[in-house]
Amino acid sequence: MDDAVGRIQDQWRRQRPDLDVSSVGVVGRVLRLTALLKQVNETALAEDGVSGAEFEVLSALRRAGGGLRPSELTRETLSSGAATTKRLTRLESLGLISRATSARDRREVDVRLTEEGYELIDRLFPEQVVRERGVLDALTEDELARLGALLAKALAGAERALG
Amino acid sequence: MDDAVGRIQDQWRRQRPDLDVSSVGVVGRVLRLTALLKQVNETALAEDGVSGAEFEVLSALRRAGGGLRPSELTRETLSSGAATTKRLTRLESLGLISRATSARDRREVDVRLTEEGYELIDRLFPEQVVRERGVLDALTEDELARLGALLAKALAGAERALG
DNA sequence: ATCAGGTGTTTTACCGGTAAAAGGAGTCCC
DNA sequence: GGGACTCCTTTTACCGGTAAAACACCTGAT
Repeated sequence: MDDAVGRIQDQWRRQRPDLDVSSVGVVGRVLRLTALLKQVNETALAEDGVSGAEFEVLSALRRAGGGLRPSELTRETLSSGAATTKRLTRLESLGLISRATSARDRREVDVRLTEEGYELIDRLFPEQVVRERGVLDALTEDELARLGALLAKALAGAERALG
Repeated sequence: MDDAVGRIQDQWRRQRPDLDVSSVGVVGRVLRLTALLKQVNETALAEDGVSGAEFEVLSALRRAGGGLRPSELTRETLSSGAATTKRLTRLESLGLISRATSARDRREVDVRLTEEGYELIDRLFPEQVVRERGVLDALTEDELARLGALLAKALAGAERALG
């Protein structure tokens, strides 16, 4: 239970005993865990030639169960419209998605998984879930549930206050 | 307590009822919270003309209580050596740090906060702690402590398994 | 019908990150 | 003391991201 962030927190307590650095323990670990998870996933996905960001696009399309527009994908992936365009261009050239301008409003683009894209994400997503559970292997099912609940409460509050 | 990640999890349950997607609740929220925290901090730091990454370098130097070498800063900030060089060059040009080649081993560089850098980070760090506590305002002190403990356990396990 | 204003997507210009190569300095061993 | 090896930092070449401009299209008022 002694990790890199705990050591950082101790250093701060020594240097600035006047401050309450309790939030550092939470924030630092959230950031560190994110870095770890991203790295593990990127590495695994590289074998199939897709990046984490591209995986996210495929995931969003798969769980939506139908076509989405670029603007919806942009919102879903918390990134810029320009990034979405680049990802779609690459995924299209890989044959994993199709882009078609909408008939009723020709500004809009309908993005869909191709048969190949559908098969890929349906294989990759279950692998990802297992992999992520593996990273969190130190926690029991019960602890995982409590962690999820605390994070949900924190995130809901943060999104309400900022988003 | 109903957030964006909860909706994503529900979509997956509908599309792939065969999978256990409980880890998505934890991982998704960790990732989302990281994005939120980074955005809030970057925005606030921009007023003083430093990026989040530059702040991290200054923080590492301040809590170390003395000089560090670029390789130590690279390890401390979980980034590449090239990134460290760029950040140091910028921070040096801003007059916030100094670089001096070590006397006993001239491959090594001794990076230190200048008086100005010391004063800046000593002002910014307390602001950051307060800001981060604000993002997590939905949690009580007790919940924050339990969240920190669960994250510590998860992270210690993950670091042992991978790092 | 036209045009002002708004919306959805892509393009442009740039910025900060990385991997790998290069450069400069120490160590070891014959 | 010269050469192979290793270590630390910086440079190089490139890649994926963003903000803002450009582009294409729709809508509603006139």
